[in-house]
Amino acid sequence: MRGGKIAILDCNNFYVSCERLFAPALENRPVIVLSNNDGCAVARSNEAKALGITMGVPFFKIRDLIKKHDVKVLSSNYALYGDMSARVMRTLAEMALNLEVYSIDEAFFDMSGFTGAGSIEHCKTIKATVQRNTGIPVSIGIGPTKTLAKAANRIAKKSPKTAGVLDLSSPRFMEKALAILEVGDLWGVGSRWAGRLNSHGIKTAAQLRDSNLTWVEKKFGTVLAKTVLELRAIPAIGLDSRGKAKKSITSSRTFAKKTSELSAIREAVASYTAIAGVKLRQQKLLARSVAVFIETSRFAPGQQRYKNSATFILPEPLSDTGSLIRYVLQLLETIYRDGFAYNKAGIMLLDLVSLHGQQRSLFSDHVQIAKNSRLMTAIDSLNQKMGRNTIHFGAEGLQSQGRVVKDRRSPSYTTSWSEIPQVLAIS
DNA sequence: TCTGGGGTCCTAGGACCC
DNA sequence: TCTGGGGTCCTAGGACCC
Repeated sequence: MRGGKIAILDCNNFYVSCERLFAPALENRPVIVLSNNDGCAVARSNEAKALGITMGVPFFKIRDLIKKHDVKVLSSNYALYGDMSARVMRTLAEMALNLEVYSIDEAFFDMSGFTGAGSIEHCKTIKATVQRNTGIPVSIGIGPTKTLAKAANRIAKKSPKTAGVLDLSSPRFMEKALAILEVGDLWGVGSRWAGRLNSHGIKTAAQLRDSNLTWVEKKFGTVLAKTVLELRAIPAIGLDSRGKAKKSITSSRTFAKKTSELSAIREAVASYTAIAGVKLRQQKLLARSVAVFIETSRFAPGQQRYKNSATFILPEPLSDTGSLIRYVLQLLETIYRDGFAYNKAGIMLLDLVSLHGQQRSLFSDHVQIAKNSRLMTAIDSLNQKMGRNTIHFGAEGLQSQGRVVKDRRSPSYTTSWSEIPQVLAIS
């Protein structure tokens, strides 16, 4: 399908923009948002990027820089970001065809009905409407393929001339853009491949596009070969992946404090299982296998490293947290070794299948399954109404909320009744 | 006892994305 | 001292089967 036209909308510095909505004092100054346990910088305002703060840099390495430039530092508030994301996507859905939400802050959509100046105009309207309705600034890139739309978006974000919207459909613009774009800035080319491509003299997007397809496929595999095709305006990554079901659900955390206690790890993985179980049921899925993994720190030179995982194929597809926890805890016993300072654990729900059209095993206990299902529905709805973790399984322990430290978290303005800003009226 | 080739499934690891 | 979390896809190698 040549001659397509695809756009991608991407929220600018999304987490920082969300925080700024409720704290205008954060405007026009460097701001960063940290990962769980305040470990790394996962979002930066333009001012913070200008200071050289890179994506994913550990917080302790930029302490001095932060002090010197008075950078505002926030813990992540995923409830806020998830809620704002939903608002952006709802607004976009009213104006865009074949919307494909790609991540918390990005979505592709179909622009094949628009030509020339019409596409720019339509996307400028979208940009203004999203900004007005949600307060979130966005950029939009347009191109014949997803990869080229992403490239357009990349340039739109950086170049003030574009005013946040760039259409690379015309060959003249395209040639100019690909000649200046570095391969490492392309969607699908990470730092490893960028380095290898550079060593072969391929530095720009245009050079990658014009390289030998067979050679690329042999040296780098089918994934990068698709990128080459997309750069040649030949769609190789479909738009129509809407509503595709998840294949796995993971829940894992780095601990605030290292531990070698089996009991602490049991509580941790039990609570991760509960978190993943909620997602599983929300998506009307069942898991056919479960996995658990534990590991010691990657960054502890000299210390004995241990990491291991185990997978178990369930006797039948499951979604109730109680049963999942039982299997996970049994699995944990098989990989736990005494005497290691563990800093991370996690569980995965795998081989997910749709709840509908599932055949029950001849031997399964239908009465028990129906009971579990009613119980989980009741727990899920209570937790949704009264706040997460109102009711939880005994195996999760009492501190499942306390293991992750977020000292700098903003209030959950949009999702938690108890944290709504209070206004005191004095007459 | 010797032996080939092909298929499938699983796992681990590596690359990428946000 | 302090280094996130949640995904996808591909590939290579081993086990196993016929």
